[in-house]
Amino acid sequence: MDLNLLADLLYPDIHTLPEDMEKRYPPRDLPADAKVTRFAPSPTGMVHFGSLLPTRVSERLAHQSGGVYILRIEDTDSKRYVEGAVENLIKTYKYFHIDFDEGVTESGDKGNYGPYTQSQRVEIYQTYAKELIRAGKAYPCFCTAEELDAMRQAQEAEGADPGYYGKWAKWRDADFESIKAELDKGTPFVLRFRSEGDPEHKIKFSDLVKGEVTVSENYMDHVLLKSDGIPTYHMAHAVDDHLMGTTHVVRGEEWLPSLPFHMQLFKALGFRLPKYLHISQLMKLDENGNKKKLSKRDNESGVSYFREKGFPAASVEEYVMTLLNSNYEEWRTANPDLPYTDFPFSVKKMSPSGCLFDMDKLTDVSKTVISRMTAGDVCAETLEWAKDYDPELAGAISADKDYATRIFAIGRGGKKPRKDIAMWSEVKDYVSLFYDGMFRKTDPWPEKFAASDIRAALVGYLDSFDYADDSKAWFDKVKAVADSIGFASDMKAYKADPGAYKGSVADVSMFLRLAITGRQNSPDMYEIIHIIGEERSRERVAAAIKELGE
RNA sequence: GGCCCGGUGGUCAAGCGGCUAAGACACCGCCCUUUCACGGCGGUAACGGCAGUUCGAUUCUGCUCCGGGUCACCA
Repeated sequence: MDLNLLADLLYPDIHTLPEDMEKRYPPRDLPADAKVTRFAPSPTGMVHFGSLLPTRVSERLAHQSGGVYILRIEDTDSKRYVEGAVENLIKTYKYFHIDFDEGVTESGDKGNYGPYTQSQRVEIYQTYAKELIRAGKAYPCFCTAEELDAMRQAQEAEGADPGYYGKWAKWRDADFESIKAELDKGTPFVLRFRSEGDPEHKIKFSDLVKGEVTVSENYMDHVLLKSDGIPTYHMAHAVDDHLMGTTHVVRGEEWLPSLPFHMQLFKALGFRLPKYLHISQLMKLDENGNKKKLSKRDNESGVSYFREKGFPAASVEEYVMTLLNSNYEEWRTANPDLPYTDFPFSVKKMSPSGCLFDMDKLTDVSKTVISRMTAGDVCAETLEWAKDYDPELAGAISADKDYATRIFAIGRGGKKPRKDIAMWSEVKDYVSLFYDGMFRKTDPWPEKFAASDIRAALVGYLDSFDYADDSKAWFDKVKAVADSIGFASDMKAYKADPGAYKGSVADVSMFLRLAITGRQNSPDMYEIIHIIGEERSRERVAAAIKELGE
């Protein structure tokens, strides 16, 4: 058969040759150890939390080595395309500080190896596909979906492996006339790879994460170009990563089974195989039984969930790093103030096994991250979040940012900062007591004390209260109040003989706290009083007295 | 079902032939303390199973079990 003739017949509009492409996309001028990596999502809408792992890995690999990090859009499946997904994707990764050097951006392509959207690269793929035909390594297949279904059923019936291969590969050895006949009829066709692989033939492959992997040679004649002329993932992967100069392919381990095919394809095309990192997937406990399960399209798996909850990007980043390299936490403890980019990220430290997403851990990491932020930053980030998710809070903060900053400054700084906040959605509850509009008494008066005693304590407090007192003088007065109503002012004495008193200064403090903050637990009361101001603190105590008096 | 990957406490994990088997989160207790939070101290809790190699296996090999992935004109 004249393969040149066949190639022209199949793809008559392609006049370019692989050489043209090689010339258009020359090798990159980079230092020998610089890594070129890429993230290649398909625009299907949701951005999965799990995608932050390979994303960070490839980003670190590139930027730690002085290489290039590319964003490529794999939109070869028009059925799955979701409007606005690309924009959303770019925005989301930007939020999480994933910075691409090259590829698709909000304002068009950046870089010399574009276009970076696969649907715009059809001519390139077909150029190589045509060459494959000329070399006898690819052939058209006119099977319909029904035929393929029937084939699979027949295979199942006789216990054969499902797939297009061997005797089942109906068009693999078709002669020119029959191909021409179908073409003349206008029958749609896909282009298939002509595999010479032998499943009995095992090959060892070294994956940077999984280590030594033993695979069987691929013997399936997989589809290279779909009937609309668009490539499958496999073809696009080979061509794009070759032309873009990708040195390291970071992807989920679900791709491991297709690796033999990719190796074959790269070889057939004369491309050098990149290094691979097949990283394990993030898992999740499933709702009913607590079995392990791949996180799919449930609430927590979408990155947007974390934005809604108000986890700072830095927290998520920090958590992702701890998952990626287990020695990261140790490093962080030793270097609390360095940016994570200073951490010597190592592929060798990556675990080959999958892990479960742990919300408790994220929460803890986030509390620590936030506790180390300045009050000003906390204020700014909370406001940023609240603008989208909590207008009331946003209004309160933006009305007086200095006031809000003073609230966030409580217990901040120093060696043992408070860790009250894990996510911005928790802020409102934390700060509500500082705003009259949001303030409300949430905890009841304790039943074990007589209302008259509580009232007496508050009255005594108000009588002696002097806003100008320093914190020691202030608390001394609280103690004096305790003494005056038969409560112990000395905790040691109280503990030694609780029966001798009605209560202790701790209880008196609690009455005050209830009156001023509306709850039993709060940060330092003296600080709170000096943030909400003399008048307001007096009002609240007075209101409590009134309430108790009735 | 075939093929592939994985398997140390509840979770994430150190370990790389000899250890009382780290650490972090979570949980529990104690201390600090006017509450909470922070911090400090301590505690519960693990090598899936069976063979083999070896003087010795969590570490190496085989089998098995369990978990996951994959078998598309989806990526």
